Amino acid sequence: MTTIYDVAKEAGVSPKTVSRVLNGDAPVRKETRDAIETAMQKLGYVPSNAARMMRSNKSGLIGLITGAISHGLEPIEPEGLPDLFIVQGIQQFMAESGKTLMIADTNNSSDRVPHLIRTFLQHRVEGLIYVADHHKKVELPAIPADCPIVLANCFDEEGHPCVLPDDRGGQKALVAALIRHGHRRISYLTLDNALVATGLRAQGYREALEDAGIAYADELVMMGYEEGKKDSQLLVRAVEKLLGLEEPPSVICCGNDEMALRLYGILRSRGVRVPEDISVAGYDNYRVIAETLFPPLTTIELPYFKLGQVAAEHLFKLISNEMEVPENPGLLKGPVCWRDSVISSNPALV
Amino acid sequence: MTTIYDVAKEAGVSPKTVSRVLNGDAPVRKETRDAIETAMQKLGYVPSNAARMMRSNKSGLIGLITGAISHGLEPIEPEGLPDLFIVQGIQQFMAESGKTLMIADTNNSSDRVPHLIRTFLQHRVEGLIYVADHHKKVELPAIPADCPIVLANCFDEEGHPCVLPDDRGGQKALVAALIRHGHRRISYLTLDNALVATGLRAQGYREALEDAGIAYADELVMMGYEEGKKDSQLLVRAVEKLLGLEEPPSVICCGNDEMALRLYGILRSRGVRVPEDISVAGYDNYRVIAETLFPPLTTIELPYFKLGQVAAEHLFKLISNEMEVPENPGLLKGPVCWRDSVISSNPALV
DNA sequence: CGATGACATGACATCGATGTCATAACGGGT
DNA sequence: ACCCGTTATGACATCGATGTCATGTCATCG
Repeated sequence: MTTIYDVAKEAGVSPKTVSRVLNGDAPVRKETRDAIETAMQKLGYVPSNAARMMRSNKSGLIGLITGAISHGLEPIEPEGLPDLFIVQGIQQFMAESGKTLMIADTNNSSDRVPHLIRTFLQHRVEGLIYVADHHKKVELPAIPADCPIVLANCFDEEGHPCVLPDDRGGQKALVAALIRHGHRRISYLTLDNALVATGLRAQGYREALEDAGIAYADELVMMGYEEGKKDSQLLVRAVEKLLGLEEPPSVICCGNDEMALRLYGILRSRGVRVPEDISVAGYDNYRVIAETLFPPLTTIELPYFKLGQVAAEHLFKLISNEMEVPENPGLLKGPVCWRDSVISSNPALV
Repeated sequence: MTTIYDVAKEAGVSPKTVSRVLNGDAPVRKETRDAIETAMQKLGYVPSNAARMMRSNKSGLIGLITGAISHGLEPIEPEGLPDLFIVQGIQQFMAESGKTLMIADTNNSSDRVPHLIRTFLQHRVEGLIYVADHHKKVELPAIPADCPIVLANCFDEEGHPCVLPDDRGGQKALVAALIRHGHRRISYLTLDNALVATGLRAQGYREALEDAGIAYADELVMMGYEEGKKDSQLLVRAVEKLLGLEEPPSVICCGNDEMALRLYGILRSRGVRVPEDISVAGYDNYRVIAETLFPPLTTIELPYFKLGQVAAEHLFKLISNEMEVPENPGLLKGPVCWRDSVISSNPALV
């Protein structure tokens, strides 16, 4: 590899002057500059980040840890491909900010995380972002205090700054919308109770009912998805119970869009029409499903892209002025996506 | 950041001895080693890759350029999410080989590629991989000869080593399978003619017919997808033409699985049953579609994951011994995925 | 006309790890 | 007792870029 010395010799100047041209941090005579630039061209010189870093102690690197790339292998994820969108958001912000993003994938085993972090630290990244595939609690190895980290779509016990989807507020907004459109008998088929989102969303569901003065009906709320058991009959049984009720619901909220997809199939096989006989709503706005289904699915968006952007922005602030500790960026809510899977008795609103 | 000097002082030895412990390249007395390791623990020492690299001139980095992350934004891509699978393959290989993969995304604008390459070169990557989202020709900025590059899912005029899907062989294998199962009147709705894959696959289609002694029928081959026009009526018109033929086809091959998805809808809306009235085959094995459709779709897999693995392996060879120039890894073919969307008159084969 | 400051450039030390060479202690073979 | 090889360690130079400080050349000002 050619070095700054080769360029200097070629141009007949000192290395330091070449450095000045590279960094533009001191005036250089036009002719000298031209000679140096010509020499750089001729020799195909590319500065070494390693050497540069040694002096300045600034790597310009941001480390990103995710499983987004490896776990896309599963054809349909319970929550879509969320982390990929988060990564996109992060990336967009970083591309604009001039930092170089180093993406490392866990390759489907969280055992690799400590190793990845170690590698990042060796490269002296200026900050780290950890992205989870769904809202959950994580446990990370110790990270030196001088390397800020932001968690996206997850949180930990240490209280590292984190950016999270507002599951409670989201479900509340969705149910509130259903109520505004005239629904009062609203069923809710939840995700697995072990998921963080499940509890929060159930809370949002209750709050929306409460705000509208609708009594909470126990028989309308059931678990529709069980972790690890993809082909379980849980959903089928739940639907049968609901349809068999004396007063069946006018709309069924699903824990996510994939559940709605399966619900469509189950309803169709029983001759129940959507939305004429019963309305259906999802969660996530996983567009491959929500927009492709017939009828298109009413759902609420999980603001993944924004999650990434906000996380990146927050990290950027942490890096820029370590003095002022910005408060936790907090919760992000996505918009309700109103589509034809829900009947409205209040068409003016549509 | 603590340095090797801090550790040396803490342990009461010379920096060089610490270095020896780090690299294990010379014997160190047990007690000395312990003292050093304790000191490293205590100070939270992490070696600096930059400094290490300066001496050794080995970065251990591989640069990966892709658009996989940014263009996942579109809900359904014409070809699925292929590059993501390719990236997975690359990543798996690299994780095993001990190299660190730096992933850079083009952020949907190929203008950024030169900048990304420059950044990689500054980091002194030992090799580059460029991943395209579909089989195509690309144009890359000049790359220094001492930095090997491998193209995955694309090729260029310079003749850089590349790994490509065998479109001709794939389509041929699929059509041959259809023929073995008793089909002789085989329609083929192609992708846009501007795509590299289209020509190759058409060739494979012809070859399979030829091998079976079936005459090529012009009226059975049409373009079913036009670049940029997602909602065009092209496919609808093509289907109408086919169904209106005196002797309609017994099976329709689609340019990809997404086209098959749309074809299902069009056929269903006309009361044509799949596969009882007409069989359908896709291309890609984009599992979200192929496995979710009812009936599940017969298709042929584009071996994306393997494409990535082979590309990574090839690059690895190029890096390891630059002397021996390995021949181009060439074309990769995926398996035919036989599912219920195609009727077979030869059930023994299923 | 000499002092002053802006401009333009170079010599040299430095960042952190490691390769090279030197040194010292020790054990065993002759 | 002497030489030699092995083990264990340190001093010092080096990788490539840049910060610091010094130097030299102008033009300008009092």
